[in-house]
Amino acid sequence: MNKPLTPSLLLDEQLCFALYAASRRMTATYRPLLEALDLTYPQYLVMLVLWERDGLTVSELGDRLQLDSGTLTPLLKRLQQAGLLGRRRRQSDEREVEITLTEAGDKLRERAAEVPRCLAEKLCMSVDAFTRLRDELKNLATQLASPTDQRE
Amino acid sequence: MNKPLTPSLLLDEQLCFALYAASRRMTATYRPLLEALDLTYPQYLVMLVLWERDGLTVSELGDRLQLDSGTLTPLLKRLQQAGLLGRRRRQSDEREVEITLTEAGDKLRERAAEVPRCLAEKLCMSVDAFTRLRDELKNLATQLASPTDQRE
DNA sequence: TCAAATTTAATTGTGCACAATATATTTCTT
DNA sequence: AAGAAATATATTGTGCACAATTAAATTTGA
Repeated sequence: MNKPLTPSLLLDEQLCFALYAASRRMTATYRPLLEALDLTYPQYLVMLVLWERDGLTVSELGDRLQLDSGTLTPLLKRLQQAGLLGRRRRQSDEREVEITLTEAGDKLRERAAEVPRCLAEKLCMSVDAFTRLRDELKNLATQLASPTDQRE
Repeated sequence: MNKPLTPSLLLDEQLCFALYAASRRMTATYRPLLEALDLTYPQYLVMLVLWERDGLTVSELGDRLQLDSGTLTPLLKRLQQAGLLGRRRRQSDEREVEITLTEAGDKLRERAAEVPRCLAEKLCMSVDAFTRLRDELKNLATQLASPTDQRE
């Protein structure tokens, strides 16, 4: 038994690499499913948020997905171009940009319902294992949250 | 108890988002540590591989990290520019490009030894929990490996 | 033997991530 | 009410990821 009390530099022992590789592999698994909806994976995440609650601002979307305007602004412009959402300044506060689904954007939800179903098949995990792993990852992310961005 | 026998479209229930968010958070945690070494996170991964075994080709590196030449070629050129490695065609097979550490690249390993140590602190996980999560992620990645890229 | 198929990197193009900065709007302070 | 500080989004620039294509070297197989 060689437990790494001394943290090692071996790639295969790194949690970070297992996480990075699994995340990219997961995205790659979604890719063909999302291609059918003409969405990239981050675009799909934005749509998930909007399907839950429409009319959010860019920063509210950013809070939810942990992405900043540098990522979201061009992504949202592409979704607008695709006719899935609209962007307009709020009249109550002209600094904010409110994102609202178009009818096409709303309707896409039905076709998207297939996606988690297809993925569940590929995963071959029990609901419990799924839930446990997901929640462990959430805890990990919380643990790694930088002291400068505590939840208020 | 509302177990999602019907896979849901709620962001917080997605394994994929927990994975994606945790992976980005992990990279963000490495960032300040690697900045001190003048490395990005993917560059650090390449260095980990080379510190284990020098003189690999671009595709051998790619096999290890699951990255293709479209990602690796420019990344390796930047590491070469930084003086950490050399790239040259193999004379035994001129198609292959062999990557070898420079003395500076080899020496960086000592300073890099701090990195996993610093991270272990932030994680506050038992060795067992660490190992278990890492191996679960490896299994997940294997499970998601597309049928077209089976291990031979 | 030599043309076709295969293999290896590099190149091109798109779309994230994210830091740093800019711009516009609103709120705070006096 | 005027200027300063704070807030929200957009812009710019760098570096991945990854698909698709290209180019060059090697292997293959009639």
